[in-house]
Parts: sequence; C-alpha cells; structure tokens
Amino acid sequence: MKHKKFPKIPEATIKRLSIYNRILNELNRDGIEVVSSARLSEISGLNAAQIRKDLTYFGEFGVRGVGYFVTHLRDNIKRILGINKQWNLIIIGVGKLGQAIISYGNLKAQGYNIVAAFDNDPSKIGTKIGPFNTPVYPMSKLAEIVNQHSVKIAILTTPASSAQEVMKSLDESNIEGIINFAPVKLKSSKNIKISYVDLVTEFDKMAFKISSD
Amino acid sequence: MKHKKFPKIPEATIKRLSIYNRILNELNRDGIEVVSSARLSEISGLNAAQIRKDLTYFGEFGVRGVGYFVTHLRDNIKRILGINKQWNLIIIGVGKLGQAIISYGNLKAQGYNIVAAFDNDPSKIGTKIGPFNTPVYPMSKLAEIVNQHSVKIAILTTPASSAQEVMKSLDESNIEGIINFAPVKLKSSKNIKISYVDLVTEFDKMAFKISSD
DNA sequence: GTGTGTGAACCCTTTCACAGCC
DNA sequence: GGCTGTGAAAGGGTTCACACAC
Repeated sequence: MKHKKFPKIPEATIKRLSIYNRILNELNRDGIEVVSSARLSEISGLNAAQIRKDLTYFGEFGVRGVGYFVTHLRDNIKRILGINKQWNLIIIGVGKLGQAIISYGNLKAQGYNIVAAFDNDPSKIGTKIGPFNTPVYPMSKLAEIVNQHSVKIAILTTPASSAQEVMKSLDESNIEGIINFAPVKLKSSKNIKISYVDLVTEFDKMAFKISSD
Repeated sequence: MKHKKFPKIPEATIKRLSIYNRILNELNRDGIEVVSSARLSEISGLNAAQIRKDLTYFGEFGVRGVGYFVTHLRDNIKRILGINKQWNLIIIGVGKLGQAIISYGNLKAQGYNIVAAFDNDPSKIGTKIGPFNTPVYPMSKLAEIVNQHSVKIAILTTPASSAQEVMKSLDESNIEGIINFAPVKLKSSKNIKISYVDLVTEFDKMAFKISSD
C-alpha cells in the first residue's frame, strides 16, 4: 500500500536494488561509511549512470560531490523493497530442492523465515527437517497455517506434474505470491503474483553460448 | 564454432528456445505432431508473434497454413542450443544446494551429467553422493578431472566467501563456462563465460511486488 | 481459409553527457 | 573539484499488421 507505481520502474531495477542492498551490507560490515556510484559500479559490474538512475526513481539519496552514505542508502533500499521487516514463507514439496532451500541460511539471514513445509508423503508428515526444525504438514493444513502465520509468499518445489494441482490449494488460501521452481506455466484463478526460477534454462543458455563461439 | 552471432539474437530469445524445447518434448510425449504458434502461445504465455520471430532467427521451420512439426522443430532447437549431445559438468561446493543440484533429475534427463563434485571438506572427499553416485574430489584434482571428462561447464555452489578463490582454479583449468550460485560478482582473468543464479534477489523482487500494491 | 515470416512501429531500458549542487 | 541527478540519445526487444505460401 505504500507506493504504487510512481513513475515507471523497470523490472530490472528491482533486481539491482536487491544487489545494491547486499553490497551495501558488505561495505557496512567492512566499516565503509560512504560510497560513490563509481565504486558501486566496480563492485557490481553495473554501469554507474544506471546505478544513479535506479536510485533516483525513489528519491535523492546521494550527496553531490560526496557519494552515498552506506547505512542511509541501505536502509532506504530495504524500505523500498519491503524487506525492512521479517517475511514468513511456506514451501510446498519436500524433495531434494525443497530441502536445500529450507536449509539455505542466506534466506533466513535476509529476514525470510520458512515457517512450514508441505508434502503428501506420509513418511515426511509430522517430522521436522533442516537446521531450523521446519515442521512438515499435509496439504490439507495449508490454508490454516497460512492464516496462522500471516504467510504471503509460497515456494513451490513439487515436480512439474503436480504443480498445477497444488495451485488450486494456493488459490483457495490467502497467499499473494508464489516463487515457482517447477518448470510449468501456472494459471491462477485469483491474481496471485507468480515468479519463475528455471534451472534447466540456465544450463541451456550456457550450452548455447559455449557452442556458438 | 557452428554459428557466430548471425544477425543479433536477443539474450531472451535463447531462454525462450529452452522453454519451447521443453514444451515440444511434452507435446511429442502426448503424441501431438503439429503445433501452431498460437497454441504454443497458450501453453507458454508468450506472444505468438514473438515465438515466430524467435524461431526465424535460425531458419524457417514452419509451414504456412499448417504450423510446426513438433519433432522437426524440437530437433532443430536442440541443435541450435547445442543440446543435441551430452554435456559433462562438474560442481564445486557440496553443501545443501550442491547436493540438491547433484540429485536434480531434470538435469540428467536433459543430457547434463555431473561427473564429479569438488569440496575441501575431508569428511566428504572420497565419498560418492546422490542418486547417481557422484564422486567427491579435493580441489587439487580439478584440472585433471576436467581434462579427463572434457568438462566445459562448472557449477559453483560454494559460500560467497570462497567463490573468488575457487575462480583461480577454474581459470587455470579448461573450463569455458560457470553457472554461479554464489552471490558475488566473479572476475575471470581468461574470458570464461559466467552466468549468475541469485535466489535472494528472486525473493526480494517478490517482496517488492507484494509490498507495492 | 489458415498460420508463418517479417518490415515497421512501438515500447522499454541503458548509456551518454553535462548541468547542478556540495 | 568531485560526484550526483537527469534530459536526451541510443540501443534492444516486443508487438503489430499484413504479405505470402500452403
């Protein structure tokens, strides 16, 4: 509710804000207090003018002749992205990939807490998995747990064959966004936001690049 | 060596070719022999004109008034991407994410064989992990194994803190491409192709979308 | 009639280059 | 003097609309 599309923010700008946030955290950890777009450009490999333009979509965070104050800029980026608070997530599909994500410390470090996992394998239901003892529930519990923990984002790591089926349960819950690792286009009857992470396409892109030069 | 940049292929086109390949495989499995760009558009959610344009960068694969023959188009896409043959890969970093990728059946099904894993944890070296019994070697064996199996692509799943260090060994090997899951910009002294897969940015993008409407 | 192939128009994103401010 | 903020230009990618082939 905070800021509708003010001007016209490129999708790619959001991804870069996430990268700036990470770099600023590292600079802050190293005790660096001020940074220029030129220095951010060196670290990230992105164009300095683009970095400045990305930031000015949301305000004027820099000081001319000086640069950007690291913690000030970092805090603003967190607020813009909506990551200045904790997010509770659920994950559906406790296969190898699901388990890896549950165990992925970087997510927790950034304020993303996976509060529950879902699977229909009876041998998994009722257990607690991974370093954070994430409980595994049957799919029938989904809507209830989502409400209980105010979960808005679901991670989908089922096989492709069951992803669209799972989508039904998600449509009936209060989930607002899905990060989908299953290689299928999902159809939501509500307007749940869906993003796709497709590992095989990454490998295919690399195969093409190597083959074509 | 087959086709240098003929005209000007958009990066995004390559990603979509990978998606068309997957869809065509599914259509073929279902016994469907001919498909139109309109039907591919329905399945993929992509614009039909874009699909046609993507394909004509590489030739004329369709028949006017009819559509595309599924296996013919699929075989051509595989050839274009360079995935009409097996690829041997290695993976560096046998943490949770590394193990998940080693166990990820979709990669093997698409012709990507992870022939060896590397790690410096003595308790892992010498073991075989995952459903395909992938052997784990110390980093010192890297160049040798790469040559032995003609490996061109490495998957990097170490913590961010050791990724740049590992890069040195890769620069000294015959690796041509790296798929990097560590959230750091890598610098190669040769011109190894590097692609980045960054999970946290995906979550941040979703957090932004949900927060800003 | 039907569906591909494609120039042209459109739109979005990146980069340049410099005015403006500390 | 140095570095940000930004209009304008350049560059890419997507979509339209229709000629063309079956």
